[in-house]
Amino acid sequence: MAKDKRVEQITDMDEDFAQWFTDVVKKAGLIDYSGTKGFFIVRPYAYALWENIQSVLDARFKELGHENVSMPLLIPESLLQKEKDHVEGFAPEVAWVTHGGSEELSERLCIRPTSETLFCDHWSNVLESWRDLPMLYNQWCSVLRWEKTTRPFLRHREFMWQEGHTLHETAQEAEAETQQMLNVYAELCEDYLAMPVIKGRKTEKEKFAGAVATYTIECMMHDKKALQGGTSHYFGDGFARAFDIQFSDRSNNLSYPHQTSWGLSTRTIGGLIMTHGDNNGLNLPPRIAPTQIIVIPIAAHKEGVLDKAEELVMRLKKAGIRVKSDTSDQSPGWKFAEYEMKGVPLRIEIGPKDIEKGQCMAVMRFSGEKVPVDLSQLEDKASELLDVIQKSLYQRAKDNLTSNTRSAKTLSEVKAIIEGQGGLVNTMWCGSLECEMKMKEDAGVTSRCIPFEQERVGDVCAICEKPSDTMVVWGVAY
RNA sequence: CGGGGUGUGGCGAAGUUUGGUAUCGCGCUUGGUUCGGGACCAAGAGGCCCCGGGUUCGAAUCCCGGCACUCCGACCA
Repeated sequence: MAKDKRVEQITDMDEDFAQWFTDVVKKAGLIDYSGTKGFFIVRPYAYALWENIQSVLDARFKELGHENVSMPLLIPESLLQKEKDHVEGFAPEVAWVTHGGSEELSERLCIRPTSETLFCDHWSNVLESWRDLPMLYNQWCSVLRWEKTTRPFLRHREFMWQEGHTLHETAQEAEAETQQMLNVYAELCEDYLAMPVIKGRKTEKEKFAGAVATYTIECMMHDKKALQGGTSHYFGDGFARAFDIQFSDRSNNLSYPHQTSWGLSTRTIGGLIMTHGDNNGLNLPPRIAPTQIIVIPIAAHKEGVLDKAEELVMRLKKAGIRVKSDTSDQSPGWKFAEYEMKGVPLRIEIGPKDIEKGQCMAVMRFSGEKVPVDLSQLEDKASELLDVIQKSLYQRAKDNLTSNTRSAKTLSEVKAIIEGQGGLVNTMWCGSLECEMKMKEDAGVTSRCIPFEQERVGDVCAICEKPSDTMVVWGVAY
């Protein structure tokens, strides 16, 4: 089985998960380091993954009525200052432009860490009537945050993402938008990336700077740590008031619109790697894989092999499958290892013996399982296997999430679980910041979210023992 | 931002203690043989030894100062 045949350059994930991650990212050709800390080169294979994520999301955004726009890269300091919580949240990590050529600027400009302030400023100029609402905008761009600790995909100083920003006539409508977009992220994760999620609301402590409410999807990585997959924020009319965005409403009064924003970044690719990867490298779900099938000719110099391989590629392409062949003169074994490292979900081997029998061999990346496929059923069988792989990866990740999510009644139980098995822990919680801080201090976990799917795992707060009917999920997060 | 580790052809390392001609393996190029789990033979190409200062007749090696990577904390998406 694949598990035994480790690629020697990849560190064993059970020995050192962080090093494993770095090795995979480099060896699979996803990332290269640049000369500046925290700025990474996203290589073609990783960019292709991002493009697939983009196309899924972009299509959904547009179906739901959103339009793409482009906002400036720079934000004048005065603009950033307008919403108090927002500045305080981001000020420690913004980078500033102070000079244009050799001249010092009269007002310094920050490189956007996120674009709320830019959208708000723009809207304050263009919004007039309730007939202009809703405004449903999205931007694909990169943003910059001066992080202290950086890691490929998980924490870049500059990272690519999309940020959706919307304005609505009513609070209800804005709330609904926030939920709707969270569901779009959840669909991306579950249906395409095969990553099961926990949907929920962030606590006051963990919510976005300036938001009334932040909703999140939380995923579990192979090392049982949590990763936030995407967030969706409801702003109420706080920003609108700070930026003086007003419109004439249906009864001809001046009103403040209600606002949302939501974002998902290339960090999700980090999640994808850490959810499905193994000691042989990446392991991509078919629906998001840049290459779904790699065709490998065996004994390619033998009469008819290359032609046959090419024929298979053409047939699969015609069937709508993203397929490539490798006809280089590397040995077959080398190619097997190479494409396993790159996580190509399905490999098809075609050699003289297969041709004789009118078949090919299909090998599934996630299990190493080999199945002979009759050439007459190639397209159907290939699609079927890709489907099986997609579902299996999801199921395996789901099992990991389920079996590593536990319930606890007291803080010391949480501590014992985290120190023992790790993973996520559900407890009741009174809602106070003090208890949240104490949990962090004593058990080393932060609140991941207040899941929408609540469960009564006790009657009192696990920390202060006051009566409580809210369940929170705790964990160690990336 | 604190603590540890690392930086030598594309990759992985030896050499640094004790200063004296730049080494090895993989990869790469060319030719040939191979081909069902990282093949083999032969010939080649490729290096501001992370950067900047200093000491010295001479620095990959010693001293000072940076930078980057990495792990562990703190902080943050």
